[in-house]
Amino acid sequence: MTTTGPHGAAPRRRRGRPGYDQAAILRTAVELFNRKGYDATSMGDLARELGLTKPAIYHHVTSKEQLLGQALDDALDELTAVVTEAAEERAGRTAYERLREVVRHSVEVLVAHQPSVTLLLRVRGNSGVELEALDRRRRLDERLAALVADAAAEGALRADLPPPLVSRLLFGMVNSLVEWYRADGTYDPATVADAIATIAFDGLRPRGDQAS
Amino acid sequence: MTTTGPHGAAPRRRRGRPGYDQAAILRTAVELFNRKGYDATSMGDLARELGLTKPAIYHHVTSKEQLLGQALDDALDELTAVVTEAAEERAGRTAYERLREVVRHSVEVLVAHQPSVTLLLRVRGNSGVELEALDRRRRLDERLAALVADAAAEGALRADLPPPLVSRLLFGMVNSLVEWYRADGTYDPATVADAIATIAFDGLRPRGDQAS
DNA sequence: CCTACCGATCGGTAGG
DNA sequence: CCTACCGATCGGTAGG
Repeated sequence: MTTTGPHGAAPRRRRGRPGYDQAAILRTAVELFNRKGYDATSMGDLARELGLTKPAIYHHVTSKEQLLGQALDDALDELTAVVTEAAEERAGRTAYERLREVVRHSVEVLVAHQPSVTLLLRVRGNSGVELEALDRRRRLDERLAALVADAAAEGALRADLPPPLVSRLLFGMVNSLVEWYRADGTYDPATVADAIATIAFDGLRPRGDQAS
Repeated sequence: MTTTGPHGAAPRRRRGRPGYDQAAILRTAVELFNRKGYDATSMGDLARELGLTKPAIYHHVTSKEQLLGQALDDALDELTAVVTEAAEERAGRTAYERLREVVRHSVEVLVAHQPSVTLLLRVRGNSGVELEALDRRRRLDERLAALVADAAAEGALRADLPPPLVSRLLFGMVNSLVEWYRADGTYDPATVADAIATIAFDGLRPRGDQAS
C-alpha cells in the first residue's frame, strides 16, 4: 500500500481529487449492496455515491465481485473466530457455558460488523464467490449445531427438543438482528445479547412458574 | 378454478400448446426469485424454466414486477389474516394466549406459503411494489409489537426485557424459518411451532415442571 | 481519474 | 377473427 505497490502502477504522485482508498470504497459498496441488494446495485450507483466516475472505481478495485468477496470474507473470518475461540475454551467449561459465550460474542460481531454479516446472510449462491461463502457458512453452522448437541448431551438443555432444530432457531434469532439493529443508542449490544440469552435459555415467562 | 372463472375470459376451447395459467407461471417465478434473487432472475430465465419463449410469458403476465407484487400480496394477506384473527379473539382470551396463537399460526403460514413469505422478508424497497409491501409489513410488525406489549402489561412476560425488543427477537426467530425449513418430512409444522413457543416462552433450560 | 466505448444482456413488444 | 404463441428486435443499461 506504499510507494510502488505490486503492479508497478501504484500512484507515486498525487494529482487531482484526494481520492479514496480501497477500504473506503468497500465500505460504501457494502452499504449500497445492503440497501438495494447486490444485483440491483450497479457500479454506476457506487460511482455516483462516491462522487467518482465508474471507470475511476476500477482504479482501486478489480471487479464488483471482488468487493462482495472481501465483505463476505470479513464476516466469515469474524464469525469463525467466535466459534473457534469457544472450541479452544473446552478446558474447565461446560458446553452450555461455551454456547452462551458464543451467543454473546456472535451478537457483538453482528453489531460491530453488521454490514458484512448482513451481506453474508443474504447470499444466494449466484457466483463462485457466493458459493464459497455459503460453503464456509454451512461449516460454521455445523460447528454451532455440534455445540448445541454437546450442551443437550450434558443435560443442560431440555430433552424434548431436537438439538439441530434448537440450533437453527437459536441462531435464527441471533441472526435476525441484522434486519433491524441500528447502532443509534436504542439498545446497546450487551442489552441485546442479554435479551437473546434470557429468552432462549430462560424463556419469556416470569420464573416462579405457572401454567396456562 | 372451475368452468368459467371470474374474468369471463376463461379458456373455453384449447388449441395449440397446453399452456400455463397465470398461477403456474407465478409459482415458477417465485421459486426462481427465491433461488437466485429477484434482480438476478431474468424473464429469459423464467421462460427457459417454463419451456416457453419470453414473449409467450407476456401473454399471461403484464410485467416482472406484477409477478413480484402478486407474491408479496399473497404473503401479506396471509400474515395479516393471522394478526387480525388474533385481535378478534380478544373476548375471553389473554394477550399472552393470543400471542401464542399468533406464533403458531405464523409458523403455519410460513410453511404453507413459504415461497411468497420468503420473498417478502427479502424485499429491499427498490420499486413502488416493494415499498408498498415494506409499508404493509411495517404496519403488521407494529400490531405484533402491540400484542407483545399487551402480554407484558398483563404480567405474562418477564418485566426485565423491553417489549419492542422481545417482539423483534421472537418474530425474528419465527421468520428465520424461511431460511432453512424444507417440507421434506424432517420436521412437521406443529413440531416447529411447538419448539419456537417452548424456547421463547419456557426457555431451553430444563424446568422443574413443564406443562403446555 | 476522464471520455469514449465494447460484448452481452436486460425487460418488454413489434408484426405475423 | 380468435387463442396461443414465435422469431426477431426494440431502447437502454449492465460490468468492464
